[in-house]
Amino acid sequence: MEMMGMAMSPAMSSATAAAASEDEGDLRRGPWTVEEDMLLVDYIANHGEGRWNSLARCAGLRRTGKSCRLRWLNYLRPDVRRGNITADEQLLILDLHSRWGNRWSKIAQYLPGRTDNEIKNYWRTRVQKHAKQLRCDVNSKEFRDVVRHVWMPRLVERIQADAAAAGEVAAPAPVSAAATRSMSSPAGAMYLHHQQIPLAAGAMVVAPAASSEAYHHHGGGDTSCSEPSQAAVTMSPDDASSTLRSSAAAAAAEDEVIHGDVLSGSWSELLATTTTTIAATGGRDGAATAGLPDFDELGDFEDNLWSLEDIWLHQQC
DNA sequence: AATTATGACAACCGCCACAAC
DNA sequence: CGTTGTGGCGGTTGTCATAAT
Repeated sequence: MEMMGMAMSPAMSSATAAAASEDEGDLRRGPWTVEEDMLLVDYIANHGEGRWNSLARCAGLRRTGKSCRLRWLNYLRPDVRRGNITADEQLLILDLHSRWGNRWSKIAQYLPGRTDNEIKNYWRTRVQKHAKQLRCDVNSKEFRDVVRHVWMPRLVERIQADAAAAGEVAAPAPVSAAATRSMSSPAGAMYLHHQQIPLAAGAMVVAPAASSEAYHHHGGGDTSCSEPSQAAVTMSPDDASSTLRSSAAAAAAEDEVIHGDVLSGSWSELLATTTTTIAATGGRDGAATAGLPDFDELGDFEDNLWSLEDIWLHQQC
């Protein structure tokens, strides 16, 4: 899987790429070759990015500017992260998607190093698959509720368990600073931090550099909002951790404004409920005894063919 | 062992917004 | 004002590896 990011991928596909393109005017299409990657990286290293059409020409690439831009942003950029989406990243994706829907680029801004394309792929391959297994539409209220009340609490539980296993948390407890510190990604740390913020917290939102501007969400429409500062995207992970944490707080506040009572309860309430249950029933197994299905990160859920009825039944136990 | 199905990732396409002319 | 070029976004398709049959 990580191999996909290695040099073998372009190399192996050069033949098909050439076959697919050589006759299309003088523009190449399809998978990139190692040579093309090197041309693009070298050129950007020397001249910077932007003006993609002229960049493509000047770099000697027989590609469209769009193709160059996409290749750079999604693959060649030095700070891009690929590979396993961690539990905390999943949690953040699920949360932000519940707020904003398919606004991948906006969601990606809160996951340092992750691209909108990768998040979109994650959603389509993993999340939609789960919805399919539950025989409900991924956009249905039923599925959203399952995500919110079942899947996400399980992710929180797993994150905490992992933190505990790492020796940073002595006892099962509501999300702690230690757990936050132990999160495997800046995004995750940010997320749990975000959960710690009382969500009455519209009042206590830190106005962050990356999101001090208000997002203007126009009802159900997908009208674009003002862009957060590029700093959020290009800063180092450490910086991003703190800045984006604040951004998430702002996002949470925005959520309060946008959705109001549309989404009953807040994430902090959900988290509190879940963690209280876990603590009261003794940690890792607590959620199970509380009746939550055994959602596990990534693949394990595939083995649990829960029907919606099962889930509701469990939830009501 | 060969074939088919599926998953994961990469890339393209069409549309839109915006700025420059 | 309209036109054009550019960049960004989300949806979709293509490609390859691996699992399942």
